[in-house]
Amino acid sequence: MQQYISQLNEAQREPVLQKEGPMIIIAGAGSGKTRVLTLRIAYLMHQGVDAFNILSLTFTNKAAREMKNRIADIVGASEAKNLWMGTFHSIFAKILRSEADKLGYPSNFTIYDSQDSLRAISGIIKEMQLDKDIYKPKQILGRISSFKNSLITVKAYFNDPDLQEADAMAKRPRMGEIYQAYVDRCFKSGAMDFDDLLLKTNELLTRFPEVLARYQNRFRYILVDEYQDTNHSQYLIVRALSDKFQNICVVGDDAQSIYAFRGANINNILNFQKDYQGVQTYRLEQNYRSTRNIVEAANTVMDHNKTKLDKVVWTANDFGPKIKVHRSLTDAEEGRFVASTIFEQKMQHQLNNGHFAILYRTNAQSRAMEDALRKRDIPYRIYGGLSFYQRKEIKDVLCYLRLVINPKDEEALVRVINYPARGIGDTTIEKLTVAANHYKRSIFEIMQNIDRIDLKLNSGTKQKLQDFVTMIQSFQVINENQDAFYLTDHVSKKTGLVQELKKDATPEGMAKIQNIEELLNGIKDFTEGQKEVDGARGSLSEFLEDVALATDLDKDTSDEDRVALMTIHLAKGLEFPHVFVVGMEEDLFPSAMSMSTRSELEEERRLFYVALTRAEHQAYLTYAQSRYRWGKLTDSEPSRFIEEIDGQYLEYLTPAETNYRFKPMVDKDIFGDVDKSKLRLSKPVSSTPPKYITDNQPKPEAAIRKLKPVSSQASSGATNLFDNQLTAGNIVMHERFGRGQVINLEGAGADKKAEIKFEVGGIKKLLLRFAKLEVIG
DNA sequence: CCAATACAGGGGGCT
DNA sequence: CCTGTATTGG
Repeated sequence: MQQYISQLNEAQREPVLQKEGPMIIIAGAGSGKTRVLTLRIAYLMHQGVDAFNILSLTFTNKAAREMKNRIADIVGASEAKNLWMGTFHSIFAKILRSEADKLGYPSNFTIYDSQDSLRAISGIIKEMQLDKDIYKPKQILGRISSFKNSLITVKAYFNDPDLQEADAMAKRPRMGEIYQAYVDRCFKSGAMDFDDLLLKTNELLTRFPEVLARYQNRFRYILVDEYQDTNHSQYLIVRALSDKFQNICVVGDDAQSIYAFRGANINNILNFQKDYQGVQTYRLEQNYRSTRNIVEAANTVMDHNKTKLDKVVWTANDFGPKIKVHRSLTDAEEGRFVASTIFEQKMQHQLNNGHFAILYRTNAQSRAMEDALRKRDIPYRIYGGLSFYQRKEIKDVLCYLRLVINPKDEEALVRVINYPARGIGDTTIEKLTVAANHYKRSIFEIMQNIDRIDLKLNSGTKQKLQDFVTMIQSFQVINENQDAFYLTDHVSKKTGLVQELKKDATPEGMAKIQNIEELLNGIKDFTEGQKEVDGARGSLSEFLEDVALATDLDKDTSDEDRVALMTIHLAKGLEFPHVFVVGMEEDLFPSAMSMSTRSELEEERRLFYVALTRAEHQAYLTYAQSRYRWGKLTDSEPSRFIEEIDGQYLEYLTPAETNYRFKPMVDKDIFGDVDKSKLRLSKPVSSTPPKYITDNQPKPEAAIRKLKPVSSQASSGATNLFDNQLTAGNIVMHERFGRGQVINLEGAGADKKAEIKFEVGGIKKLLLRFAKLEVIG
């Protein structure tokens, strides 16, 4: 333990050593906050705190998983096992499931994603016969979401004349009714949306003091990462839970608050000192990630914001190359610049694709980048956008599965009841919905009793409805006897989904079938992992919950070497040696929608700060003079953010448009001052010793590991002990299965599996990610 | 009453 | 460009 702590600098060490009481860590970009959080938890456990009593809330599940792995390395896997770590949403979804009956929900409640919510709202607006141009579903949903995040229930809404007045002014006097109808509809469907997971947790903790007391006593030590991006609802949960013991440690950086648009309240971090008695404040200001050029340039950007905490980020790193600014004529050309620069840099400096990231403001910008990268044969991976699970064909399968778990789930039902087409059209669904509302039952229940209700349906339609019910019920039987993989395979065939897709012989159609196969693989992995964790069969409902709350980042597809493409929002917390921030244009970044108020513009600026500080060595800012937006070519001006950077940190490439493509983008010796060891070249081309890497520096591998956490090339101190050390022939000891011998290894990274022959129980395939193995020979 | 095709309108970041 | 709605044909 001591050896880990001694590797910290003083500012990092203090918060690790403070065991009790409220504390806030203001952590600048790249200052090693994850390290501090990790060690703080490990040290708590080292001092005898039971893992059971620690709650750690992170921003992504991936971050939680990585931290847990690191902690396991320090204190041991069996100790770390009981830690509660995860996002607000996933942790409280778990708690809500076990307490659901108190709130009148079934414990198998569905979690609606924003697509489901939007469809529900659209349906309500249609049923109420309102004009969807005035009652725009997206805006309505956004408003309901902000109500929920501020704990304004329907009742509270109708008790607040100001709110109603505001909606009346916006020509939406029936807002409250829609809110009511939406809440009713979700409740009737046994469903919670994302905001409900927090809202209902608050309801649980306020309405049931004994429940609150139970969780207060359980979570004696609470840690919250990315505190600047918590909303009011999350804030109240944290306050309530930490109220008894006051052992609350929050970490954040006001300069990186980028989620105000979805209700994050920057005041939560700005006012923390007022909220608790005797708050200790710590500041991590030394940046270990980026060159001095980048750190100082980013600081000059933030100087333009008025609202901020007093903090100076500095670094002892080398100056490094200047930030390169590039202009092109069109977005396509911008893409070509990026692709050819990556190509040349890879050649000249023997870099991997994984050293590069392309960050943009909006997902739509990825297309031009993709085209260019494809032409250069540069492998890439897009993060975010339409996530895998949101794709139509996948969501269709998932909705059938959701119905199996919770037949009341109305959004799932209306989505798949007539897909593939089985002759149940809008009119029939309309009749069913009316009946469901009348009898205050779910549509599925109406369908089950279709013979007892006169809905003026003709007998053919009735039969079709009954067939559908019978089909779902047969799936439910299978679900009781088989694992999720078998069921999903069965469902995709029996419903005719796969058949329907096979009709489409286009490449897109083929891709859809492949996607379903990928889903099946994912479920297979999951069920095996679950078997490993619980000793139970892989439960479908847990899989669905994982899926509903998964981020695209959470999915470790492979450890292939690829350029990363993602929005800046998604890049928060990540780092890359080379970063391209593309589309640096007015109206795009800053976004046209956020230039009306100062605070919105400041948020955009913080977003730019986040983008810049992702870069370890080289940042590029690129913009196009015109680009295709909404199918039309539109002119644009360079972003004001470029000008806001002090000129001394910039190098304008401004090449002659005609031939820039054929020239090297950058001078050969531009990287002369770069410490090659920090780039983690696979084959070092330079023998320059690492000048500025000292003992308390985070290891440079961290950068790569963040992208590919279980990279097979991880060096000493690898996060996953077994990933690298296990070979065929090893004798291993397993917690439950006992002694066994490794027969074979397959897969890589997160999917790496070992085939092990156990003395008792025979041959099993275990995902190394989950398996608790000890190598004994 | 449902399915297939033509056409118009709208498009931000995410759990 | 993609989705949601109007139209027309079965």
